[in-house]
Amino acid sequence: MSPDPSDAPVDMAPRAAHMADTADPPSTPKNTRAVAARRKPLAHDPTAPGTTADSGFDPHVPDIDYGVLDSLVGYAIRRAQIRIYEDFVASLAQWQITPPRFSALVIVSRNPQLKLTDLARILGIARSGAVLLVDALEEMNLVARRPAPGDRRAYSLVLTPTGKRTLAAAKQAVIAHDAHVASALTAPEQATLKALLGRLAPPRAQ
Amino acid sequence: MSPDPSDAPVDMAPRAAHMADTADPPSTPKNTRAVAARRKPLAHDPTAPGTTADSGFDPHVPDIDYGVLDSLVGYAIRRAQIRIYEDFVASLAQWQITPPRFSALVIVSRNPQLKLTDLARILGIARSGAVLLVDALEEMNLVARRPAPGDRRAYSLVLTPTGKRTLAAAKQAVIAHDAHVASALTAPEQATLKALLGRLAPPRAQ
DNA sequence: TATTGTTATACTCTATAACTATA
DNA sequence: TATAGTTATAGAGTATAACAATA
Repeated sequence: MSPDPSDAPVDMAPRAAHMADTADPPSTPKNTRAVAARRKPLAHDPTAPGTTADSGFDPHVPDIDYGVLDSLVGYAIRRAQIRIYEDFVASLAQWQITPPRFSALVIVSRNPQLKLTDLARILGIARSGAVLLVDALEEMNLVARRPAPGDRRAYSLVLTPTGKRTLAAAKQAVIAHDAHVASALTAPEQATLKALLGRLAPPRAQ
Repeated sequence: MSPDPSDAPVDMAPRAAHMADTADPPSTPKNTRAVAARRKPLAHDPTAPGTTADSGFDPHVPDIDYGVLDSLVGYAIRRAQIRIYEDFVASLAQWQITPPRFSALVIVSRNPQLKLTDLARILGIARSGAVLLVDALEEMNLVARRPAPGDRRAYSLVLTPTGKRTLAAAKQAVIAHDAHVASALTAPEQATLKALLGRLAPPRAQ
């Protein structure tokens, strides 16, 4: 259901008092017009006391008739995703890392010589979206654009030293988050769940 | 992962040549300043030939190392959701009905006397978001605001005749979509999947 | 005081289209 | 011609905050 393929909105924490160290050597954007004035990250602070969005999503409000929604596999996934998203965001709020940002950091860390176009295809977003995503990560000093060997049009994406440290910490938080999310299931049940999910939504027969 | 709690973006079809009949009696917004100039629905047409976004999301691109992502229950759900969302949007493009709009129509149809605040709580969104959602559905002539008996501040949401017919047709399309999405699973497997999903993300222990 | 609906504003994420530099 | 990155523009969806009308 939810495109969340994208993910949900919800702002996240400001903070960012961490990672203020090693000014990684600036990337070399010899590609196009001087990388001037890139967007600025977040703004609001959901962790501040008194915030309204207290995460309380009730997947099944009492006395409400959900009709056909209760019979759909797609809606069951949507419900689960809303809950998981809330917990994910809360877990990574202190680093201002959203689901797509986390995915991008992991992919970049594991795949050398990754180009923006590759990242877009892997994440299932448009190239222009990958540019904005990388802009944000670069401004947060987590990722850098390096000249791609053999192709002066492209960049090779790399994690900065700060990016590596931040990813290492965030990864632990995500692993803990995921363990909590699936804590009500046994290991075999978790394996079954992932296997069943992997068999959903086969390509359209046309 | 994806907040998709929200749902994904992706525009949908324009069309809407259908539903041009019975001008349901206008609702009676005696509440606040004259409902003037509500937003206008969609715009672009994804069904038009030549569109770039050809739905091709590959949940596992060859030769790419997904690292920790492959071990997360949350990412498995995200992958499934992206695929499902694409199929859902394609299935309902002709009516310009997105996941949240479909959910709202179903909830309104099954629960008389539903107020905007109720809808927001059920869908897990802010009240202001419910206003925008209902604005769009009202402009599409699918939903109407009626005076709420006993509370002059509130509205009771109802489907218009067009809304009832459109929902009936869209519901059949969604049921077919969901059947396709889960077509690779047996009935018992589908039941198992829904049961396991329902046990995910228990409330934070705090 | 609290609740309902609303508006103003802002932000994330995504998309299409057109453009530059390079292949 | 085709590809990589970019920019401009747009729109859905969501959020917080403040406000009027009503409870």
